[in-house]
Amino acid sequence: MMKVTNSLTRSLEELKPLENNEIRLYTCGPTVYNYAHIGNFRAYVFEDILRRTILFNGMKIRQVMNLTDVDDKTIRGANAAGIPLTEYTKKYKDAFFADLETLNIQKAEVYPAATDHIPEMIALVSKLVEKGIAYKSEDGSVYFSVRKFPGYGKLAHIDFDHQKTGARCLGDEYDKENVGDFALWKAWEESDGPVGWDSPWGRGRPGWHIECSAMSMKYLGETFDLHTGGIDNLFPHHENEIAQAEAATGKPFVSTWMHCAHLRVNGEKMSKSLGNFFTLRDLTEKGWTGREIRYVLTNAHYSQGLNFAFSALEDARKSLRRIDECTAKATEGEAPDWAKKHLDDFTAAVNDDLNTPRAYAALFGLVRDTNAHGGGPVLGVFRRMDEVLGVVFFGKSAEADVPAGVKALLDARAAARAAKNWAESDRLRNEIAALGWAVKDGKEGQSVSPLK
RNA sequence: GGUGGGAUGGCCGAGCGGUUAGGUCGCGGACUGCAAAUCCGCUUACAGCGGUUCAACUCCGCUUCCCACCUCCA
Repeated sequence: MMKVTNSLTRSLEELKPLENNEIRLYTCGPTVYNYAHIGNFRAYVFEDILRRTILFNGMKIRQVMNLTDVDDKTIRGANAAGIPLTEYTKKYKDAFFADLETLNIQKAEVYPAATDHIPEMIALVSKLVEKGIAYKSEDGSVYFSVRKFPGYGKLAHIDFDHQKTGARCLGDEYDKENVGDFALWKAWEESDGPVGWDSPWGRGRPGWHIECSAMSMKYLGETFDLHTGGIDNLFPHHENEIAQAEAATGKPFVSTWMHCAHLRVNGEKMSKSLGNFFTLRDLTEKGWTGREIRYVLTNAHYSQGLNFAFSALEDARKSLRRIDECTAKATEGEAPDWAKKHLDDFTAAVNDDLNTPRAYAALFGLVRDTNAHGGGPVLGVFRRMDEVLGVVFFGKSAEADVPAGVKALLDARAAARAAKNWAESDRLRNEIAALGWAVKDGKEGQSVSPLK
């Protein structure tokens, strides 16, 4: 039985499909105005672990991840570059998908882009206007009136009667009836340039939140199982999604919400001014692999802040090498009881609110026992664990063919060793290392593997 | 001011009212021609002050410090 913490109720609950043994999951995706950074990927990796754990438990899944390809930042970027919005965002959409592969993140079933769903959004806004929950302002924007939706604040658990007007709340939004009201549709303005769509309220573009309500309901239904994102999305984004959807349909929008915490880098918030801001590409260019990065991102509980440091990447590299050494001597076959025990621990861990650190502890328990047994038919157990972790077999250095030159040196070294000519043996080991191969002497002679 | 999450051994990071987290690093040992890998052992930590309890890192209170959100940053 899989349990997760529901942000809506703030309690641990069983996650089970509303219907058809299928979890319908909506995950807030990237705004494609730049390369995504590792903080973004902490969220996407968390969602990947969630997805995989659902599948691990024998449930089916239908996952939708949106691509926000129209907003202030994308418009600004496109207009600054003097190219159409679609051309500008295409580059970052492509980069995003490449990055998902780098991190071994499974594909969602649908990746709807906001700009492909303007009619659906207009329809939803129209419905809210008809119901009298939304209103048009003088400049042609449409706002959602939070006062007209009694449940407003139920996700964030905010009591709006006792809030200070937020410091970040700009004072220049005269058109709103209430400071809490948010835009469903934004009237065209000069800085939008060529970006805009016609609507019943004039030319403009959708507000940020409306795309998620419109697209999630289109692909998953008016009520669905699960919706996730980073903790910063909880308010206002997700709160507003609920308001838009439930005000329009009169039905519950989502039964379970999950949010992951932020990551810090070297103990500090990631920011460009601190020089600790990294995209995934920044790290791979430094020689870190997606596999190592995935390991670090999954090695803390999703609900807790994660400190991302280069020392953690180094630890990950060594830990993964140890796993590799172990899986190399694991074999196929019926798993022994001592291995099954670790799988049970593993299963209990991931089903307990995706406790990946404990899952890793179970994995390393299997590693230790396998080593102690000098191997064993545990490949199937590793594979089963890796259905969730996606880190054991992913991106392992391929079983590359040993080049003839290296083979010749190995033969020579075997001869030297037979003659107990240790100096020559060591010399040849260094020579082979220079070619990029590591030699180890075991009971059954030499073995080689590519150096990292 | 409101709400939520934290403070665990050199570093990262779980956890629970009494039982080994785990990884990495360090030290010692076994094995090895040496090395690597592997195995065994050790370094026995829970911000501070009170309280509850037979027993608290784990519950309660207070204090200090940190982080996040409070209207468009995962």
